[in-house]
Amino acid sequence: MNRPTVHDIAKEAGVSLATVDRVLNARPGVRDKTIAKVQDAVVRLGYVRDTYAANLARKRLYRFVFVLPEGPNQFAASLCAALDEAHAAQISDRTAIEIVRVPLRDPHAIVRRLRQLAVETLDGVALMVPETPQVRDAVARLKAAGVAVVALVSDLPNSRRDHFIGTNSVAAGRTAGLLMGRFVRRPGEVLVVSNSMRARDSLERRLGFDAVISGEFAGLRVLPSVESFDDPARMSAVVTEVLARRDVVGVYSMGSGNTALLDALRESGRIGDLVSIAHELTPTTESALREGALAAVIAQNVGHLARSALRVLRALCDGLSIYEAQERVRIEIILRENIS
Amino acid sequence: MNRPTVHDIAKEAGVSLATVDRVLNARPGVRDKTIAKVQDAVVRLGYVRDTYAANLARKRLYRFVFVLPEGPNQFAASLCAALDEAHAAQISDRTAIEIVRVPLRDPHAIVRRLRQLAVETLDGVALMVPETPQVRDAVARLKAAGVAVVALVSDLPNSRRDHFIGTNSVAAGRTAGLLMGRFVRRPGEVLVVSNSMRARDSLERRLGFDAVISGEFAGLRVLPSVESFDDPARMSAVVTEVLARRDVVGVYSMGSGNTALLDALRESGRIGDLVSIAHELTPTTESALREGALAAVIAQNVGHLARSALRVLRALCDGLSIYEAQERVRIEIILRENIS
DNA sequence: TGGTATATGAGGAACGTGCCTCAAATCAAC
DNA sequence: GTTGATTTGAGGCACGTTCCTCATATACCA
Repeated sequence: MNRPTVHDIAKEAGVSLATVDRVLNARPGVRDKTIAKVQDAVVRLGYVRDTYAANLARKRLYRFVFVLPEGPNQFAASLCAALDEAHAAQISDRTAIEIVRVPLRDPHAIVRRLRQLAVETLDGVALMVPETPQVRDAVARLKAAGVAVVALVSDLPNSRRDHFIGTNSVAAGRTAGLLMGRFVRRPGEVLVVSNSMRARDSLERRLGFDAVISGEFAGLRVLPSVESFDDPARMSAVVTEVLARRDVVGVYSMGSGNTALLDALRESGRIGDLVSIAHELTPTTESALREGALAAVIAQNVGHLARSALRVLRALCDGLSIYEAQERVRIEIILRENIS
Repeated sequence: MNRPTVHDIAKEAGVSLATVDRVLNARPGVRDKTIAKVQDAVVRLGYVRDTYAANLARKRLYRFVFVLPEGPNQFAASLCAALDEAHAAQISDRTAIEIVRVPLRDPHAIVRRLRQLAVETLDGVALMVPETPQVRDAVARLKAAGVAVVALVSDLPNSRRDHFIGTNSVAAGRTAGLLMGRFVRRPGEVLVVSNSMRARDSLERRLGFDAVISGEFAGLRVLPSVESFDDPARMSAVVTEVLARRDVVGVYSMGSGNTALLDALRESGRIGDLVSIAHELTPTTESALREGALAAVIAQNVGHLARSALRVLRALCDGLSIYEAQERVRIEIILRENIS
């Protein structure tokens, strides 16, 4: 038996095609009793709208905007590349993508840019920005205009976003903590570096990391987080100083800025006996893994993030349910031997 | 500018729609010169066929068969479930799936079952079976009948299969080896168990595992593989004996049969001080991870395998190029903290 | 040059859906 | 029972493609 079509529904419900169409597309001018008849037939026959045929008929075009951090952010760059690739590969998907880069450090600039988006000509937005009250307002404005909104990589839990695509930062931090505890071979201190602890992600990763280390690895002491504020010189100075004065056995890098960190570690000559763990697979961290400068990388797959965001945005636009199993982004552990 | 259609191609090439159609679908009755004109226009305009519209017009139905191991194989069971789920979620995809279970231990039965497949009513086959000469012949027969064939989980490199969907077993073994070496805290011996070393996967995993351990972890000695042949009693007896007589610090389970192995380990009372690593995330291994009986699981995502197989089979049927980045199955490392 | 085989053009129906119009049927209120 | 509004039906065109048929144009060979 083939999939039922609108024609089958019309026959089953004893109404005309036009009425079925009115009901399915929630157009006015149908009595409640008739609506019920049609919906009944839909359920009985297990009708599922053929989205492709529907999109063909209505010449649908999904117009999405991705808002990503600007600046020398390797992770954002690879996310961009993944987005382009996913877009090119799904050429038949009637989707137009625009990528907007914003300065992460300047919440007002972000919001200004978000306000410039022409909501009338927009179906969905994916946001990778820190949560601030202004961003929450901007999200509310987008939602009010009927635009689908997903948070990407870093969640906006208190906003009206429809969906979050990314990993649980606390769990990622716990995973890093467990690896650190098992990899390190003698008691000592763990240096934790981050761009800025104002970022929710860093806070949550630290939380998870500390919980596992203090709960299960009594021999390790986690030092207060060192912030680099995207300044390589600062990173270098602080790391060198801490390594000289404390008994460091492990380094946990929670944010970007790994190039500067790794340079500092190499200069210290301590690479061999330190266990270093960082986040996100980029050219820098990948070569550090191969070289042995990093013991592990905790990552999320950018290709998956990109494809997931596109699929979820489309599903939201169509009012379809989201296939959770496929959209769950996993916390990946990358070692030298399983780099993609 | 919108995507070009066949009409645009016809106009650009200065021919009729019918001729464009004949060229695009490789139908006879077109002069070489005209073919070239059309193909030229295709390139110039960057035409890409709208697969959905094409499938709609030709009422296409993809008919696929998945050949999976029968018996109490938890991995195969979860792969089945993932397949059902992927299929249900992609309801609009005009795909009919049949799952055939075969006894892995009996190559002749496998081939007999493969011969029964009605190739005329078949578009693609995904095979998760060991490579034997008979299987190779069966693959050749399928290919000769114009059926797309992909190897699933375990490759058939010397057959005519179109594609392999799964991970590199040597790299998976290397990953296990690296984890084992870094997790174990004192010199000693590593017990390796497997269903049967005749399986290519087990051989390759062992190869990778040994290479890393002997190359980088001088304090560890890997014992000869113990085979269980799917017999829980045998597994229990052998493991108990080895644990009693040797100085085992780690256990590496290369195949299925983890339930019996874990029971034996629990009975030995050595769970706490052994580092155990197994393959594939199943209810058994997942609860062992949570409980601490397994330190790590090396896995491939069954959902990804299922979706990938479906996408690749469809692409092969349509003669489309395959989106390698999306289809690459990663070697996942699962610890207690990043289970799904 | 005529005859024949081959190439090409023109057009239409179909796939499942959306969206439109116009007429007909039904309903509620008077 | 008439009026007027609301609901429903019938049908058509469109989307981009496939796959027909039939008529015409072109090339090739004798």
